[in-house]
Amino acid sequence: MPELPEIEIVKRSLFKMINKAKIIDIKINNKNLRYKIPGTLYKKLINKKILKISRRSKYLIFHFKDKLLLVHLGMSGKFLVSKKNNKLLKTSFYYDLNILPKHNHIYFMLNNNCTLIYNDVRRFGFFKLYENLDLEKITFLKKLGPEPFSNLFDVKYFIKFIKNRQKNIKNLLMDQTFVSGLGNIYVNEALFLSKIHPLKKCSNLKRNSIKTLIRNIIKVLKISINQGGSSIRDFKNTYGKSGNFQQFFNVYGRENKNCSRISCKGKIKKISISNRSSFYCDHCQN
DNA sequence: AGGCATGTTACAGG
DNA sequence: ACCTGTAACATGCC
Repeated sequence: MPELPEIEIVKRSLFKMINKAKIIDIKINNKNLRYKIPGTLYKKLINKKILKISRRSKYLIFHFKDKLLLVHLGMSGKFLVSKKNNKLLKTSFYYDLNILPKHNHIYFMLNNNCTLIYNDVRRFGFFKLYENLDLEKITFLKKLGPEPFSNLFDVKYFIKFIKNRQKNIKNLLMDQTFVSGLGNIYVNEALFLSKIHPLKKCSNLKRNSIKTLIRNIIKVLKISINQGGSSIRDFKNTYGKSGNFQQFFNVYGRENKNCSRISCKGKIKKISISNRSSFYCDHCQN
């Protein structure tokens, strides 16, 4: 669940459930995530109040007084909130319910009768704790390009960045130093909406295509956030059900299917670009 | 059994 | 320096 919209949904639901809560106990089952969980985590965060939860790109940031906890969910990281009745509440949109307790790596017991659980099957996620450090100084965040929704991500920036670059557009959009928060799904979807072939050399894009592409990146992310948001708002109705965003996929995972554009007779093709699956319509993305 | 998976990083080689 | 492909990380699902 790891691209910008999913992280945004996690952030919003965490905010609703645990913002301003105080951590009263921490249990660490497995320190071996992508990076070792700092041994000081317990000591530093106990009795600390969560002042704010924010997102930068695919990173979540828990704000404490003079401390920041940076979290990346990797490929399979999930936050769950368990209430005192012990029923697991979903705080993000999982597309299945195969959440095994054996992959619960960290428990944060809170003073609001909730326990925040970090569950991560593949353990590519990580936690880093920073003290007395501004957000802008965090190495992981420093190298990130602009947020897709930011004013900084505009045609001018785009054109300047691709000058003298030979990359294909798929890899450019996957490059977090160019624009941050996109991943394989939304890059594929945005390129489809923009009728751009994923292997197109970015420096060959016309100004108008770039404009369209920027607009569609923002559009697909927003639609997804709206869908995820609506599926999470009333989690009882959606508990155990697929996230709504999947129904908006035009190309991702749709190999050999017909193009969803009514007027298009094309088929969705799958190719590998830099070892990642790329899906595109062989007719309208030429 | 082997390939694939929403992410990131390191490395080799062009 | 830039770009691409490959592998690695760990686990589960076709």
